[in-house]
Amino acid sequence: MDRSDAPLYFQFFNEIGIIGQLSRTMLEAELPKGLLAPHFSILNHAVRVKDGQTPLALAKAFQVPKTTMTHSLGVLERHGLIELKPHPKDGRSKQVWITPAGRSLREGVVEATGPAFAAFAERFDPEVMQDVVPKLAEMRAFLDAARDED
Amino acid sequence: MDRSDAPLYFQFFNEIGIIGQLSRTMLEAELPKGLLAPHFSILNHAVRVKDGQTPLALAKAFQVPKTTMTHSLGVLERHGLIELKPHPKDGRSKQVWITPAGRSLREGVVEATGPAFAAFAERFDPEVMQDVVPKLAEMRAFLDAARDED
DNA sequence: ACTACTTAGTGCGATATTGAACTATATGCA
DNA sequence: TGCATATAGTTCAATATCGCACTAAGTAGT
Repeated sequence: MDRSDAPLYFQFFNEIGIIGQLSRTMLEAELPKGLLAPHFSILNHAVRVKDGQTPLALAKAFQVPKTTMTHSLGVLERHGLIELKPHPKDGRSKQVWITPAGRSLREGVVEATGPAFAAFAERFDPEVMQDVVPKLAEMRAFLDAARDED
Repeated sequence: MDRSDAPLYFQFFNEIGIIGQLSRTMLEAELPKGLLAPHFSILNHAVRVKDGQTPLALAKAFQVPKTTMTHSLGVLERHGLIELKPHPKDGRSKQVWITPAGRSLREGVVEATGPAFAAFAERFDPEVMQDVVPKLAEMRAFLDAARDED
């Protein structure tokens, strides 16, 4: 890396951080009281990616410590949005299943955030995203792998 | 936005969130105990962008509530890394100045994170970044503006 | 089967984040 | 000037995050 390129890389992580912060705040504006972005992400993951995951798998998927996941799952369970069942194959583990209430809440939030998404999509068309998103995915994969090496 | 494009936009914010999380964790691995990423960001901002800013300006720059900034500045001040002085023009306000200790700590962290940055730069060369970063900056600006409209 | 090691999840304490309410100061306007 | 309103920052309480230490359960080598 040439010395003069450093600010570019620095700005990259800076922009990433701010976009993350902004989108998080925008999402939370649409969530019912008592729920924050990480809670919603878990519900969303259950619907979009895979239901019945273990807490540890979720912690890895979201890159948070497992203690944080324990806490978040507790909140969702108290709200009746997920169910924690014993894992059928592993006595140490559990499975996280979304409840009908969880599904319905998630659906409502998706609808509520629709206009904001649409406005963003109007300004940045799919061609731009098709260019940028795969690169971000590569970068994410690279950083993820670098972390595992320690 | 065509219905089929939605996942692309969704994935964008997802990747952003995970990269943010990963880079934050990697940075914090190089910070002395008691300091976290937001603290470092403030020191870095003072060196790279502008010293002597008001707490509110910093809160806006980092997109956090001002109460969060009050807290973070308190931590930095207790560590002797910044100084809070009364604002010369506005009796309600303050100015945040980095101390020599703050500068030196920031310098050390920049050096410590050098190798990780270099590895990233080796994998993703400046051409890619020059393509991606301005787009991210535009998106950040768009989201920032959308937020102000409320 | 026994033992050593690994893995999944939890309890707890320290710190971070944030909204609501508050104080002090500044500004706009009659 | 005087008063209403706006702004900068803090305090406080509720919740989130996370490292450390722990328990329970699985796994591998003997």
